[in-house]
Amino acid sequence: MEEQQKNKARVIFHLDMNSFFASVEQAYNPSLKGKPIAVAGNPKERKGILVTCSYEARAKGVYTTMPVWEAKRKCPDIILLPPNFERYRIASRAMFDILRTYTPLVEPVSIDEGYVDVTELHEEKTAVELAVEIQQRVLTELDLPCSIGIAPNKFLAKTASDMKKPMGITILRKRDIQEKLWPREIIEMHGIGESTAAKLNNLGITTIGDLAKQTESFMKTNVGKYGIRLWQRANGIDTRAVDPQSVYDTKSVGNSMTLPADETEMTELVRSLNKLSAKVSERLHTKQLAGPTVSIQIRDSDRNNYSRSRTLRNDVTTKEEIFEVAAELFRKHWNGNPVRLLGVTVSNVVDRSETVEQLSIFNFEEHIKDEPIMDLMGNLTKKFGKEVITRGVKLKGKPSKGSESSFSKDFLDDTRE
DNA sequence: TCTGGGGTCCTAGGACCC
DNA sequence: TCTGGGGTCCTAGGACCC
Repeated sequence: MEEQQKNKARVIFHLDMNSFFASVEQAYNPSLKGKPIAVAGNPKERKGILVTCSYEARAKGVYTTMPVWEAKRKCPDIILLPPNFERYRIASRAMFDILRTYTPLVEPVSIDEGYVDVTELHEEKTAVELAVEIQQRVLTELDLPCSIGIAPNKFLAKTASDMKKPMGITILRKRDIQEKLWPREIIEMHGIGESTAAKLNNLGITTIGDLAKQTESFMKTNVGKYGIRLWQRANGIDTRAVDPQSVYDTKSVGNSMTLPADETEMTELVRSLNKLSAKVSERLHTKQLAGPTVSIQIRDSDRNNYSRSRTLRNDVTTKEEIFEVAAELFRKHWNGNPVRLLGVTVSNVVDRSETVEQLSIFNFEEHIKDEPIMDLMGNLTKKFGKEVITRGVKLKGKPSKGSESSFSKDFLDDTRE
């Protein structure tokens, strides 16, 4: 009986919001629908890039991560918007809440995508009917488009959701991989970037099918442990479970910034480290986390990166503690080249108290009070109003000004898309 | 006039311990 | 005379993802 349970084929959904930030802006302001728009980090600052762009912009050759100046050249009528992270967080939460009305087996991966294990769920409906229903609910309740991949494991579900955008529903069964997965270029594969693609190309592997047809030991020898995993994925093997807890399991908290100009003045650089340390400290406090390891990241004017770290005997949280180590590391290890970017990170973090969830909900309530954004989607006001009443807990002390959401992981408090 | 900022995981070598 | 071997922690760097 149990054995049977174990061997039962799983049904995993991967839901991926389509050009999420841009779609949220269009939902909020429908006059933007049908127009080429993009959300850009900060259009005023140097080195600004597009965080997301609408399909209308993509049609003009604009893509995510493109520098702002280039996007303007390609598409002169592009509408550039500053990011409104609160809006995205609220929309994200609403989306995940819709998923959780079906099952608790929901694993957020980033602000705009997640896995759902629906194995036990589609007894009455087929998996496709269920996917259609979820997609329609996200569209009608939130005014946001998404794509859903349906497969027996995470890797294939992720791959499937990517195959049809926007508003796609794609099934990728094990028996489909030869036809649908193997012809694709190796660089298309999730988990393979430029570097590994180049390495595999040198080995004569150019498609996912080429990879799948290698022997396991060949991959182990030439690519290492990671090679085996890639080989398994290419053959449709992936036993990772959908883990709703993983989102609460933060390992590190860091902030970094590209400086207004390449900098050589020690006093200026130390000032920046101080600012970054304060930000990290504030976020650690909001999340009730602390960790023993402080590291700094330096990118110089030639874009060379290096990092230095130090592990202390005790966990740190205050900006003074963090700054002291960061400044020491910087003074000791800076090679003197002009600095383009600085970062400060605290890692190996652990929970400091049991109040993480409550604290963050308190912050959430703050947002609802002072943001008119709830007009965006009428349902959300009720939804989150109710949420706060049923789950909110009175806390002593002032909530931090920061904008953390109830997820510990950072993708709900920053720029990731 | 180039290429952000938030993360995770992995590897390799050295220190140290038993 | 020849210098084991395994485990763990730490640091630095690289690859990848959204």
